[in-house]
Amino acid sequence: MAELLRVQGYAATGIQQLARTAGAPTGSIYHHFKGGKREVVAAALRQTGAVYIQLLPLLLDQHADLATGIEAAFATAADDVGHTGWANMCPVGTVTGEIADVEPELREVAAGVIASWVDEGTRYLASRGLSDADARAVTYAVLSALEGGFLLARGQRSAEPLLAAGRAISTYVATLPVTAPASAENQST
Amino acid sequence: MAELLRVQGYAATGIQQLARTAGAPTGSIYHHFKGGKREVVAAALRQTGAVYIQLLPLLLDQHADLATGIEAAFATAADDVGHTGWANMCPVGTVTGEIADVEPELREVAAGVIASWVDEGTRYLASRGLSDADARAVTYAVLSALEGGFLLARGQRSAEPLLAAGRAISTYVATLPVTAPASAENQST
DNA sequence: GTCACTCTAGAACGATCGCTCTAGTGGAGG
DNA sequence: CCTCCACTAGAGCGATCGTTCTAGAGTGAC
Repeated sequence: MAELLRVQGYAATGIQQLARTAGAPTGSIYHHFKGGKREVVAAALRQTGAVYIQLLPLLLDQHADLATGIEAAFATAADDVGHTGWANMCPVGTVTGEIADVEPELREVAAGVIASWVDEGTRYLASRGLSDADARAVTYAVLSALEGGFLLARGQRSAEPLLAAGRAISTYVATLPVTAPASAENQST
Repeated sequence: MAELLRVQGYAATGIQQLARTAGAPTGSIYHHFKGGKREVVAAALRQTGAVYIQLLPLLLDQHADLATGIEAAFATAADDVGHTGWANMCPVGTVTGEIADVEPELREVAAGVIASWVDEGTRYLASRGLSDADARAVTYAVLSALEGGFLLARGQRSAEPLLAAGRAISTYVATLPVTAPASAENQST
């Protein structure tokens, strides 16, 4: 479901196509999602949002140094994009770009998903020793660079944008002050 | 022409709508663009690409320090996005996200536009004293952060993503070595 | 004037869109 | 057994899509 959105975007993905790949007739879709296409897409975005945020600690916990962890995460993303034939990685990004000025309800759903990423990212980075303000700024910077990097990487069929973006954000993070590392839990000053 | 693409994207923008806003009948469009919608969009992308790259020196020449110039440029972009009611800023980004996996010919056009941005940006930054490799990496990082920042800013209706991204890239650039000021009046030390 | 040609103008075409509607199926409760 | 109801199944609706087609206006050469 999110797969098609990821690759084709909102407008190019039809309800009938969704139904076909789901093995269900169109009628059933409208039975379960009274709101039609918009509601189906909203559900897909929310689900994707919930799944993707779980990757954050998985990718970063394994690196003691935050900056190197971030650069490694971007490198992993670059690898993934390349190995899937430059397919898109994030339906939230694709769909948001397409509908932000044109589908107010979906835009709000996308905004909610992004906001949840920002909250989660800020909390995680604060637990890694960044100030709250820095943690929030870094989260936004990472998300911007990641979404933009995905976009350019797909357009150019090259990992270079993602690698460059990762190096930039990583270098930035390395300049930020880190308070006493709090092993596995939130810092408790 | 590019206006509609910017706001609505590729799939949601119809030939008849393009014709209407251009004041021409559909027949005329097919007379001038035998390739149909694809060719019209390709022309719009190429034109936009040529126009946007001219902004680069306009925005950065006025700052003696490259890092502060980049942060200021992101802040300007954030201002613009806010003042236009969170309208999209870059049709190339919107369209690329939508068609990269689905319209090979247009993807190549978009890739060409982006490549020209990268070339121009690399040349400019090298003239400001960065090594060629750094200049290219910074250009990719700036473009990634900018496109991603636009995306998030539109989705969230907030300038925060762009400002955070700008600060990140700026801080990154400030860590890079700058050789003797190259030519003309571009210098900071 | 006539001819050739470019370009305008928009009706019309088939396909496909999101969505609605009716008919039918399957299983739980009485 | 029958009834009820959630759900399946897909035909059909009007609208709109990208595209093609025909008809005619404008212009320069002869």
